[in-house]
Amino acid sequence: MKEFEKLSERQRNILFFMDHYMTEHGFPPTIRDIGAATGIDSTSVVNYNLNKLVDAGFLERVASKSRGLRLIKAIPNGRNVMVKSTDSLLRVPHVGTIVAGHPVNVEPEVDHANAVEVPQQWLSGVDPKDVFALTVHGDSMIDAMIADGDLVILRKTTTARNGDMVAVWLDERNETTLKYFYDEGSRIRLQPANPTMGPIFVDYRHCQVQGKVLSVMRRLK
Amino acid sequence: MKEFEKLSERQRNILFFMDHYMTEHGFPPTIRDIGAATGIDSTSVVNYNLNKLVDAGFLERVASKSRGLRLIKAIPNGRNVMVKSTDSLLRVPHVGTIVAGHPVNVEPEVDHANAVEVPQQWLSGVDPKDVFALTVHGDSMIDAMIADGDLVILRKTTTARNGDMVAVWLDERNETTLKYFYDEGSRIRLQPANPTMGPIFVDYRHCQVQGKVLSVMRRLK
DNA sequence: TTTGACAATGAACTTATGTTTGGGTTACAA
DNA sequence: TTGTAACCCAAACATAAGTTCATTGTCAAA
Repeated sequence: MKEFEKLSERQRNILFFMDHYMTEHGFPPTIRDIGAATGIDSTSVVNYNLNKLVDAGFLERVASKSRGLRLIKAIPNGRNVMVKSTDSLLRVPHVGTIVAGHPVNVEPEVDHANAVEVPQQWLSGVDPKDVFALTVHGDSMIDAMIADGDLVILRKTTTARNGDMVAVWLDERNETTLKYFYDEGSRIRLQPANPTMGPIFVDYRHCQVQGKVLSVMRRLK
Repeated sequence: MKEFEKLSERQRNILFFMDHYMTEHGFPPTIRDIGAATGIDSTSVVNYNLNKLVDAGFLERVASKSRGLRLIKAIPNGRNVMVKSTDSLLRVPHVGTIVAGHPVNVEPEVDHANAVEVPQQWLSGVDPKDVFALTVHGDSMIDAMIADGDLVILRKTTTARNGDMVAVWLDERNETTLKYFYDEGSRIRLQPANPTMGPIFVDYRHCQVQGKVLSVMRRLK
């Protein structure tokens, strides 16, 4: 990594030590820890080099917080534990399939065996408690750019904001569908994700939001 | 998890907050942080409960060190279980965007800063070394059921088997596209993922496979 | 040689943060 | 009642740990 080579030896040592210390302890070292490990006996020098590393994009610092350090770039031969531990996998219950003609059951029997692992970053910071997953069955969601077999991650909710992609139950049409949601006052506009297709309009009384779509994941064979 | 249920509500909240704070900041919270987040306004009470959590085997503490905390057990989260996993999450280099009219550069400068984290299960057992990610720009892949902003995970390859979804460079059309690949001997048939659309046929000499699509991930706002 | 940017120093300083103390409440058993 | 255990509280305390500053060394450009 070219960028890495441009750092001073001290700075590289600091990064190595950071990485090592994190794996060892689960939290970042102090300035004095770093100094002791890299042979720098002035905290200000460590501080100076830490700021250099921030400038170079290798670190993040939170001012005036003890151990307010974070590795944000992989380093050669590093274990990158920091980077990885910032993003945990979440086991999201897989509660079934979504098929046109059937409402989605959003109060599922908890079945941990049927769980999907999702990187937390794909949940947009939503409380994991409210998250569930569905597999789309059939081609009924094609106008939402969602194919047969796709996994849809949703947040359980009964309300939506304009622009959200939601799973809605349309009792007039007797189907569940995934569309972008727009409240136009007198009616709800449901816009397909595929821009070549037109919207449908429904009365809000016939439009029950079941969940907000957070992400869609498709696994090819 | 039975052990978890035996904890007091405060103690469970502390664990939830710890977990949340760690993912958010990359380092553990202070006693006062925990207190503020869980409605405990005495540091000694937080301290008391932290020690209880150590006894129960959920935490490790390092005495007299600031933020000397470490979660050592997965926490059930209502019906979701957090998995602190380092090896089932892979960092895949994100090498750019795929846009109609431009070939994909599959020999990228590896920049670990621009990496996406993907659960290993979504890589279908492919050697992680060969995996890279692209963001799709524009609506040119709509016939492949892939929308603007989608993240596509690919395996670097120049060959494909029938039925694979591949990224191909079509020099006659001067574009890169994602299609299902079928070698029909005399020609290559490229089938859009959207079953309502028809295939295109090209000579194999004008069809350069750049990668096989492993999965597609879409993150909604 | 002078200049200036960069790097290093160590001590003083400030504040962030863990620990202790002395005292409370509640529930329950003896 | 008394005692005890588990839990909770506020404030005082001690120290862990980040920041600042005046000064010095290094080295290349002017």
